[in-house]
Amino acid sequence: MNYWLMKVEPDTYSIDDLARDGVYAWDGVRNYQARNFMRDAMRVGDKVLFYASNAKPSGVVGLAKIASVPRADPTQFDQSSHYFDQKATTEKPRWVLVDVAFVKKFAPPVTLAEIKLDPTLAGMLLVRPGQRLSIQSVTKKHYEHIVQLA
DNA sequence: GCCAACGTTGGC
DNA sequence: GCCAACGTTGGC
Repeated sequence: MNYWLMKVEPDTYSIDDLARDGVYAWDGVRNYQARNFMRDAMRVGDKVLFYASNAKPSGVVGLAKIASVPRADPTQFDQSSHYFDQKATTEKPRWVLVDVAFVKKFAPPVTLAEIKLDPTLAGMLLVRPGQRLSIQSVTKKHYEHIVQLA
């Protein structure tokens, strides 16, 4: 069992959208480290902290879980997509996605400000200055502590 | 809207 | 393979 934090801006996709849809194909990841997590390390059933970035306030807004094995992200082949990648081919896809399923919405969210103030969470990648990776690995301890704070 | 951090690109 | 330029992220 692995634990993850996955970032998305609320304008792009929100926890309410996920609550409505049930499952979401997490497309648009265009960072190799984040892609490698999805491609190589994620397993169905892994637990996910759903993080809203550029939000008011930013923070963990709920829980989700990994609901599929990785597959090619179709937006890389779609010329009309913002995520189109000229160098990707269907024979050799460059980017993958996984399905993410809704588990729970936090009300209220666990804000970034709270996370920064909590000594138990001091080691989280999220609170490292300049850390922008959109998919991060999270320890079981940190995951469970955030669930407790919610 | 600002700006620091950092990943990617491309010339050499 | 170096590294400067450029683009993006994301908190504030």
